Amino acid sequence: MITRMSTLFLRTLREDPADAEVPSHQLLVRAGYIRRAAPGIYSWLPLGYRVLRNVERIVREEMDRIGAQEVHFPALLPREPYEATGRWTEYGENLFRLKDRKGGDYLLGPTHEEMFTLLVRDICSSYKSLPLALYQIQTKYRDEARPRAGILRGREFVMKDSYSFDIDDAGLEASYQRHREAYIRIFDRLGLRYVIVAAMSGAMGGSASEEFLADSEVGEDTYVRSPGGYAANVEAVTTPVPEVIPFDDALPARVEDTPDTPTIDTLVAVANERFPRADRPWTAADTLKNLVVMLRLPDGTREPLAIGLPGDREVDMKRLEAQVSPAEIEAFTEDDFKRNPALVKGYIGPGVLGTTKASGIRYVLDPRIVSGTRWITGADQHGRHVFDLTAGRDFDGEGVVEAAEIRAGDPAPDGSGPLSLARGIEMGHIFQLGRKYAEALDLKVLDQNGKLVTVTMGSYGVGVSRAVAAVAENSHDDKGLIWPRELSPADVHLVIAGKWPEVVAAAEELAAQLDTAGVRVLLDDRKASPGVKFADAELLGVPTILVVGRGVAEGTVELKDRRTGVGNEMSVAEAIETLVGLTGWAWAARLGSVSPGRETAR
RNA sequence: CGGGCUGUAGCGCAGCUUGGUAGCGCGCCGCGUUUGGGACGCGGAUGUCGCAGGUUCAAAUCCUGUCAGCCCGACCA
Repeated sequence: MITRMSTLFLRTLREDPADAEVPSHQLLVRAGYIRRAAPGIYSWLPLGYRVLRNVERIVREEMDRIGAQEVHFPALLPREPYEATGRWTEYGENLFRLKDRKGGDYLLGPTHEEMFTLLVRDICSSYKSLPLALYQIQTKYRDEARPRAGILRGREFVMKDSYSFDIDDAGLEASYQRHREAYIRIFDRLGLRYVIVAAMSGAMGGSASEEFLADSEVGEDTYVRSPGGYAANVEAVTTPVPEVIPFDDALPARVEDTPDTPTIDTLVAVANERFPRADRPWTAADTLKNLVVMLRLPDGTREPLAIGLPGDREVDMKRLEAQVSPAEIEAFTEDDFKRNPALVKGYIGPGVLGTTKASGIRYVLDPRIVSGTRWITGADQHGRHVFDLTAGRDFDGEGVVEAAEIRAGDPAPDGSGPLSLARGIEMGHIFQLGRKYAEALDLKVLDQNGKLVTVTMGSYGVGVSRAVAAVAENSHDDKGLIWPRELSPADVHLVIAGKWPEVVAAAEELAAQLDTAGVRVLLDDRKASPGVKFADAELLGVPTILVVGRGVAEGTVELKDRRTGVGNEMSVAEAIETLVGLTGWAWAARLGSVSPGRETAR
């Protein structure tokens, strides 16, 4: 195929659009791949749409390879199935809802677990139909509170979602592993630098879950890894639980006056001044900080929750929300304090929370607060704190919560060394859902013994439109985009550098030959100065740039690598041979006849 | 939802303090010169100054309200 830039529906921009902050957004708009249509909603222009379809093609090929079957659901869905699983409520504000002319409730699908489950229930009634894996590539809708970074986080986006159906847990595990391997192949082919991390299952429900995060500064997810190979989303990191300490010889708890100590810093200072320890000074880690937040449940009710954690740790709201999902966290307001007079702001302690339960508020503890640990903490009276309050003897929580921030250097939960932190873009997420949806929607099949059993499910997603942005984010320089060969809107960007008829004729001839050889050519046949053409070629990011200029008189052209910027003079014949060689494997992959077979070191 | 910034031509912006003819650069159209790194000359087209109300002889400019966008904090592919 030859694409002529003289007639291509394209406008490149010299300057970054004012509303774009991250490189992928700036470059995709500047290069004329996408245009904003509404907040978080983008139109795909010809070159951009090609890249998007290339991602779709890779995803399709790899899903088909593991035997998943493609279907296509509507984006416009009825309320009832989502009511049955509770997600009509749980999804809250993020759901696009609408009514038909009769007043019936509809929604624009944010994800399709319900619809797949119902379809399989309609069609499958025997274990002989399983295992089964279905997928679709679909436009999804989520009314995000804050769409961001162009296509990286839109309110309308394209996602591949697939679902596995198995008769038992071993089958689910096998389906999950097949998807995991397919995802590795997909993200390898996309050319992404990525990491697979343990994840929280979040609003989807279910148990085992991993995320594929593209390595990126602009990513919204923070993840950790250890030298020993542990990797997890920061939301899913668990804290190693310290040894329980016997408290037979522990000092009795005592209340002391600690005036003007509403914060941890002031408390530590006063404790060292007035009640110094013999062996070492008090630090923030000796204090127990008690924080109260409001949970907003999906049905709109509010419920207070108190969290006890070491004073040297901040609460990580994302981690906390992941723990209490689908509830959301709101601040505990002055009004809330008035309604709970037992809580003395700045001096809240386990006294009213854990021991006497005078407050009536649920109290959960950081995993570090094990039996026998001794703390300085609030005495529930203004200006007073308790010393040597001992966990397990003087107070207990009603559960453990992983809400404390994770810091670089914290130990990995599996003992594989200190954690380091990095950021990533969530590209894929695989879950072992289990039976939550099958139960809610009554998906059962007959097993070999003629007995009805509930099917167990997996749910798997790839952000297809997001992948375009993530690859752009992963692969660009200050001049523009640099596409991996399989995603590029063309195999070669042929720049006609010169207006002389013999140059133009030679370039046209060369483009035709390349086309015949199966090379997709983006031909810059515009009447523009060479500088403009070179700049656009670099902005658009086709990985190989072929320059036809004066040299054709001597039979030479220049073949440039977009990534390295290195150019080589060669004969026309050599250029054709090189290009066919460069793009041949991609064509073979496109036709499904070879596996790229690449192993990415992670 | 809270905090900050911003809405003027396709894109990037000035003008607003101190009210009076709507401007600049890029892009676009025409003619000519130019052609291996964002050329040049001459001539041109393009605006609901976010929206609504108010003050005023007169509002892009002042006042009130409202909407939208971007960024930062709490959600997800």
